[in-house]
Amino acid sequence: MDSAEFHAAVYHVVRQIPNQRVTSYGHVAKLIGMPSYSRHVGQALKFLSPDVAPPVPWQRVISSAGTISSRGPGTDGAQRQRDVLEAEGVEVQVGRTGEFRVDFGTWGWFPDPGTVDIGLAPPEDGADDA
DNA sequence: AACGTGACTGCGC
DNA sequence: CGCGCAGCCACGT
Repeated sequence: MDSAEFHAAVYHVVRQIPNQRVTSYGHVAKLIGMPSYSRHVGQALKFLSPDVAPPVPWQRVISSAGTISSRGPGTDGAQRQRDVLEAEGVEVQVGRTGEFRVDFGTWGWFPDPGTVDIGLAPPEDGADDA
């Protein structure tokens, strides 16, 4: 799978995250069959434009620790993400160090790989494409 | 080609 | 739970 397909798969999966549920970059990577590409899931979401259709609920993807990635000091990305999540009814708590946290026990969405449509042919081991 | 970077993870303390 | 460290992979310099 090339970069474009990877991005497409990521968006396809993220669009299936139910309302008021969140998952992690790493889990999205697992769902599309590339468990070591968690960082690239973040990259794919970064490339999103706000006017894509149908919309990609990027706000429902956070870190495996259940925290909203800060994107670096001086940026407001994490703050905006929290606002959108709370707007759809997800409870976001603020930790001592100011980081935003979502309780996976309540809001987490972690379906098994294979039970979610990734919009592409599943990765094949050594086999040539059909 | 080497080096640094990033919307990441898992593990140990 | 918070922090630091090593492993991870594609990309820009």
